[in-house]
Amino acid sequence: MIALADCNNFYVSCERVFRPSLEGRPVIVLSNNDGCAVARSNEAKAIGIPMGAPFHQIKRLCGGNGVVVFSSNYELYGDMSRRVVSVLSRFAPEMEIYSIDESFLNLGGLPDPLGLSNRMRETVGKWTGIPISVGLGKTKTLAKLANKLAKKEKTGCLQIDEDNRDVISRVPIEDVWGVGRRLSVRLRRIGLQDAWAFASAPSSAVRAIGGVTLERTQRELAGISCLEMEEVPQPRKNTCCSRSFGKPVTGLEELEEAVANYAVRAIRKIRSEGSLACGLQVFLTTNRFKADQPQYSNSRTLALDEPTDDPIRIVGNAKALLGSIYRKGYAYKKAGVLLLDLVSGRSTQGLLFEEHGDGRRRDFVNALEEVAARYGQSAGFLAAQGVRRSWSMKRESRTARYTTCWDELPMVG
DNA sequence: TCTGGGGTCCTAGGACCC
DNA sequence: TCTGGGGTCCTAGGACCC
Repeated sequence: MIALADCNNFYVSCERVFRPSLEGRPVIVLSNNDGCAVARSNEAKAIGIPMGAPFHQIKRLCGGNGVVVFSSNYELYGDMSRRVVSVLSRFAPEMEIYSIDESFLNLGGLPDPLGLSNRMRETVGKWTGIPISVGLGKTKTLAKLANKLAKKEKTGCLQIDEDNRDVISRVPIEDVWGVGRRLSVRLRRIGLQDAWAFASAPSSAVRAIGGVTLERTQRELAGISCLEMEEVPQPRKNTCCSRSFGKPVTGLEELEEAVANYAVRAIRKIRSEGSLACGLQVFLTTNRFKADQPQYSNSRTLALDEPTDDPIRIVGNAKALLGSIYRKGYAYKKAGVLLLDLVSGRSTQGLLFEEHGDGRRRDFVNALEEVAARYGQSAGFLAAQGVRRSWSMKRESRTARYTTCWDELPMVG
């Protein structure tokens, strides 16, 4: 038996832990740059705020209904997520952390999975303050489905068996995990309106529409496991750091600063995982929502001659790539850096004819990273990252980093 | 004025090889 | 008039997820 434990309205719930007075009130959390609503309390959903709604479109709706609005506080959410995971992990021998607010647990062989799930829910709530819902099923896809229903019908925990026609047929096709907007339209067109109809359709028809991936989803719904638990996360193959700017950026110098900062962040990610990058890509784009303004977007990729995690090399190359795609006269909205074809740092292939990565350079970079980690970003950084950073994103109503920053601990009394 | 960020997998088609 | 068969590798684009 597989359980999916999913935090309810996760980001909103994190904020409420430290502001209990927000219980029962409409609350939303915005994406980076205070762009879109990415988490909504049940009260906010009831008012009719759609998932992903651009904030400027719902500002009046929010104001009129006393909706409390937060910028996102990923440090807080990341830490709360770790807490939830550590509680969940006590309940099952095998567990897969699927996303920041969801984990699969293998309850196979354990007695009374439903009772266990209820205890799990209670404990997480008591120890972390975060409400969760648990879905149970023979496969991951069934557990997902059960979780969806548990949320919708506010039952907390719910188990679905693959032959339970009454329950499964209540789920509309687009609510099936793996069926998105496009596929659900095409499935509905051939008469498959709900999860049960989909599960019992001829597999050839399903395959013709969505290939092997969709056929796997169909089998999973029928109780045949096709998606294994992944206890140890597979090493990442690529990583990306990109941000929209707080204001349109036109000059090359400002773009270089931003790209240097993104490159440094991306490098930190791979260094923390012990990986090296074999390639890198830089992209930039104007604001695609402004149809009346001239549009331009471009990207360029570079294969590195030797896998590296050296920020100085990456930043230098990133600036060169940016320079080659930059065009004057556009108002840029977003840029980003991708590190490609990541390999483990333990087994790297060197160069045939020359030697890179000299020891002094390595020591210098390590010292710099150490300073930044211990004394903060402003204590040590590359000149290329700039000091003014006028392009920085907007985050006007972020709450304190209650659990990860000494200066911002909540005060009692 | 204002529209997020970070991933994965699969497939089709082109370039190239013998 | 007539133009093979069998591969590999890479990339772009489409689909999905949170």
